[in-house]
Amino acid sequence: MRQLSQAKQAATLRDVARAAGVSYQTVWRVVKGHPHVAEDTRRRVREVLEQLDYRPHRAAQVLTTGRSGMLQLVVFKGMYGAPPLSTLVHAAYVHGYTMMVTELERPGSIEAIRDALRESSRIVDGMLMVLPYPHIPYGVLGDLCQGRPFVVIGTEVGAHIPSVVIDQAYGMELLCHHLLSLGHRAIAEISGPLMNFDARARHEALCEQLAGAGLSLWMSMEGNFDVASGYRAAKRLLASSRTFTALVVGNDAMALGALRALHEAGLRVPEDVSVVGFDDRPETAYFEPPLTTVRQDFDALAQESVAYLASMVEEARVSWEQRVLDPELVVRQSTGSVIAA
Amino acid sequence: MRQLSQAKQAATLRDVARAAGVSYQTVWRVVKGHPHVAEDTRRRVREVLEQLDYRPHRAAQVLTTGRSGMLQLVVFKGMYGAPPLSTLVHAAYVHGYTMMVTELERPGSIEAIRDALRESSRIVDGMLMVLPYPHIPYGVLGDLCQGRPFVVIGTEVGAHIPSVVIDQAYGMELLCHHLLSLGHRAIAEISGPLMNFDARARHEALCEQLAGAGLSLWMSMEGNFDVASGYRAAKRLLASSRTFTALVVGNDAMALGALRALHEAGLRVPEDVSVVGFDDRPETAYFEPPLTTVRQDFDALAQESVAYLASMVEEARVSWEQRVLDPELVVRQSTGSVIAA
DNA sequence: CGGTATATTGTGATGGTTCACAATTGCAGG
DNA sequence: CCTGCAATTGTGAACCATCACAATATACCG
Repeated sequence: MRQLSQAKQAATLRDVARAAGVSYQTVWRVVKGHPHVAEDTRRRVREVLEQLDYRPHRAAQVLTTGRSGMLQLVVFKGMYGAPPLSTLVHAAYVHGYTMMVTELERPGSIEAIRDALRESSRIVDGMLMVLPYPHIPYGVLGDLCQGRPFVVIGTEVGAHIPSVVIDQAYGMELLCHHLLSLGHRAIAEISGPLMNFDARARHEALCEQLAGAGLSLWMSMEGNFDVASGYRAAKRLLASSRTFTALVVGNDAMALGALRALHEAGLRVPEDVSVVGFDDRPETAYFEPPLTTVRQDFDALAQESVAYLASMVEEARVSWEQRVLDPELVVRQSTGSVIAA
Repeated sequence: MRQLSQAKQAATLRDVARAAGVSYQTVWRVVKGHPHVAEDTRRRVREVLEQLDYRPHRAAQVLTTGRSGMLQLVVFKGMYGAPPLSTLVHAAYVHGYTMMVTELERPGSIEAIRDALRESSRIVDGMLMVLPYPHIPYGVLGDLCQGRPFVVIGTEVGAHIPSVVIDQAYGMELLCHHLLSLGHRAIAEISGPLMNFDARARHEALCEQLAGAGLSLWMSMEGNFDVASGYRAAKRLLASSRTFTALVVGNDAMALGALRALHEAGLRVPEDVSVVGFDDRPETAYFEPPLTTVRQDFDALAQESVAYLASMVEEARVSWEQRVLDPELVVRQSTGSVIAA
């Protein structure tokens, strides 16, 4: 334990001005690179600036300009289905913003969101919210944000709010075509938590697609998107029925758990049962076997949503629309044709 | 595309004061819950406060109080070995802070860090930096931070800066005891990038432990902590030698890739070769087979580092020390005894 | 009823940057 | 030598919460 040098009081525009023998306004012009400053004055001020290591006080800048260059990301702990934080943070960085991340406790009460927004009041230029659960009525969002720009991700297709979503139903359609064309007729499911928009959309699309082919779900279990829940659900599934030939899992993590359970039960993938997931995280290509899945382009989602939010901030055009991205089927080795029974 | 209601100008203390027919000072006292306000005045002000939905302007508060309740997290894109962002963000939340995340491009120049800190100048109470590579001399960190509190994670044991680290050498020691006691003598390695502090510490500890047992590394490959690199490294390893009985992999992700390569080569784990990883992410218990690994307690690391930083901020005691956490061996099914040759 | 103590309310200044505008200087033309 | 114009430099006020202190109003004492 040792003492470090105490924080030296940071220099202000006026400190620099005094040291350089000019007015703060002149210093300001030098800092901002504005014209109408004599060349040698500029040089002198630059020196002092350097010497005193002047850095503008962001809070003061925010106070006067009303712009902070910060976006606030509001997410709930343990909720999946959205891009990784780092992807969102990076997207903000690319657009010239810094991301302030507020991670609230799980349930997601309106109160919690209100507090989070109050806390950041007027120090962020806009809000990006991950709202994958229908806990928050869309109507209150505008009020909560007090007219400041916001974009929601992870919500449902058709939501009447500024949002960017991935069309889960379309992804499931691709998946079902794939499975049906391989001859699968007995299809089981481990869904994500059905309160979750994406999980529900996938589940409903699956039912719909099967119905369209004159089929219905062999059996369905509800997981919570965690690996462990996928494992448990698959165990339960196997305990009651082994006659399905394909297993549709709500995301890749649960699919990993399910694969493990299938292996433990002595079933081979894809010979005995085909397994598919959702997301296409980098690891899924290395599962045993490599997983056929529906790729969510989280990079694009992050880029789109931040770009949208940035445009609302910069053009001060408060208007809404929903941007929909299409997922993509990635066929690997966890799916195969049904061997004639 | 539809128009939303324009942002109504947010109310200030003075707006509320005017509307309630009192001075801004009185309003302030009500907001802060200070005494010396007549009960009915207080009630009236409360009403107006509610009605105008007053929210303090954080920038102004920061300007006057010098405290923002924000911490800045500085990380480099694509660098592993630190807690997930969400864990760090949550730790900050628990300690009453909001995390501003700055994710810089990969190389990590001093300039980039300088800009990042300049950008947030005086609007964050402290900085948490993930510096797993020796690109930044410790000496300049203090200057960069201008005496403001900072804590570094992901750096090396023994670094003379405020930091929290996990003792990788100790983790490797546990692992080696385990492998040696199972009878392994021919041990190969897929290390992380050796520029990375943790990767290097693990690698060196492995060499040292083996040397202590009169052995040396059968062969070593350098990966980059990505799944794909683990796969490639294992492929190369297998191409040149199949006589090792244990494979020590620099992290779990690469271990997944390695497992895949081993399976493709027809080798069984752990019968033909034992595999171990580092990290113990939630998925590793569901690998094929479940992976023996060295658990990094990232939650504890996040908690410790934020707690440390918070204490520096709150007690204004600028002193340094290094806190070292111990990892833990988690034995699963990817390791077994060597069958007599 | 003057005078002190207390409760209540208000004024002024501060923090650091930004912006509109005012003041100064230098120099050419008349 | 003075006016006109541009280039340069400076002043004042604004943003909004905070804090120290000043100014009232009310209560209580002798």
